Amino acid sequence: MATSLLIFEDNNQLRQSLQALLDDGEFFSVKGAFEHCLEAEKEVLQHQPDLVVMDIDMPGRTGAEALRAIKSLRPDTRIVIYTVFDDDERIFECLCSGADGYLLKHTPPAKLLGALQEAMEGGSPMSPQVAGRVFRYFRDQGQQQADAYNLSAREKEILQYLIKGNSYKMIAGHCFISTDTVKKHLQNIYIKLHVSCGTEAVAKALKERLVSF
Amino acid sequence: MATSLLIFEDNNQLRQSLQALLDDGEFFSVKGAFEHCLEAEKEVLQHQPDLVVMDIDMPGRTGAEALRAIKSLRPDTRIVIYTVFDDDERIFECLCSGADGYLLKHTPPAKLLGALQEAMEGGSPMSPQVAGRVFRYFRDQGQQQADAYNLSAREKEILQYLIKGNSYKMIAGHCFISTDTVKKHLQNIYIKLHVSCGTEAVAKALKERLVSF
DNA sequence: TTGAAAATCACCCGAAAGGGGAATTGACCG
DNA sequence: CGGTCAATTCCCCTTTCGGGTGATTTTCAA
Repeated sequence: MATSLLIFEDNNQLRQSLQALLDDGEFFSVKGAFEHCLEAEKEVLQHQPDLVVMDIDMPGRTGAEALRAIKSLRPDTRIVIYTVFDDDERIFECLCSGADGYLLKHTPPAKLLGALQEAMEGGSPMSPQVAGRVFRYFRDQGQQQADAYNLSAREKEILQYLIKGNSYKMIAGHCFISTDTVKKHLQNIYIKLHVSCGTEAVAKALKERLVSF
Repeated sequence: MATSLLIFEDNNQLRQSLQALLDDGEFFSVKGAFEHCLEAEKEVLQHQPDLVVMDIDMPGRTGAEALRAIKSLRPDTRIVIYTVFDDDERIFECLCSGADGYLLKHTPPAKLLGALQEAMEGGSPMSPQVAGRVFRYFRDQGQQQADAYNLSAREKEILQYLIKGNSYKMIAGHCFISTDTVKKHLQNIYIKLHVSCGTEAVAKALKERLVSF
């Protein structure tokens, strides 16, 4: 059974190329190709596609808006963004809106086909450049100043164990020190983090990403 | 000029296969292949590789730890994770630690080679399954599905207070109920979340975004 | 209307958490 | 060399946490 799909792409030439490429009669069957997504909901309900290939920048309504509309109508519809834009703002908007893939338009046809198949198998294809943005996002979140609170290496280690749900006694076992020492370290940690108890410390550490998850 | 690389992989057979595959004398030149990453810093300084292929689960020291160590020594070294693990925790730990790619071990050889080349061209190759986790992470940012654990409205409210660092007594004051009732609610919450204490519950709630930050 | 959750409160009790103070060791620094 | 600081241990002590048991009321859907 071929994957039924809809295309939303405002560039006429590209839309027709896409349609020709994807309507191969074997893996994919193009049920419709539109130059705007103003009536995306109607078209999705009418054709009940398995997959939607969506440009972002289209007249009247952005692909991200249509994406959200389609996902709230038929959450299981797979939606892959296909665009020239690789800026953080557009990427993260689409990711947060529930896109299942994000491919750049310079993707060669063979890879495009492979990527769309991966999308149908539950994977989330992403162009390496786009993935790079995502990696950078996490890296920048992760390695911000954990030293802002001046925690020593030992204190960070003990905080890490606390976050895993360990009791004083368990932490002591892991670190091969006495529970009193653990308690003293945690007292110092609480002072440095300006909190008053373990749960608050865990919350603060996770919120501000003082430790890796 | 071939890309010089180091391999860290504890499975002997796989390490040798990788070495044979990657040491093609054309695009890649394997400068070393090690079964643990205990001395990763030394080996990286000695060989000055362009690229490191790193397993996660290795005896003595995880790949994520070595990753951080290498990145702080030579930030421009490209590091691609190569592992069987596709759980959120490991993926996000590596992403936050500055990985430049995350490939699963079932990646076919041809794709592996392509992915490593992409990594050297500034891209960040990611297996579609891994990308799926990342997409899900972003999607869940916007709409939180707190009902996964079947918490009642009151329980969510009390969990929220706990995360703010409130004691049983303080929560009781906020909610105008007795501390015994607070305790009962928290007991039920712990059972539902499959945790055994407050800190663990806070950690789980924040990690899985059961509550708003 | 009846029954199942949810929410509420109470009591007992042991374990854990956390505050305060005091002291030792070792490393690093000027 | 002495001073500082992180790491460590131990003591005191009180409060809080959390398990267990049992009970009442409220709410909501079948």
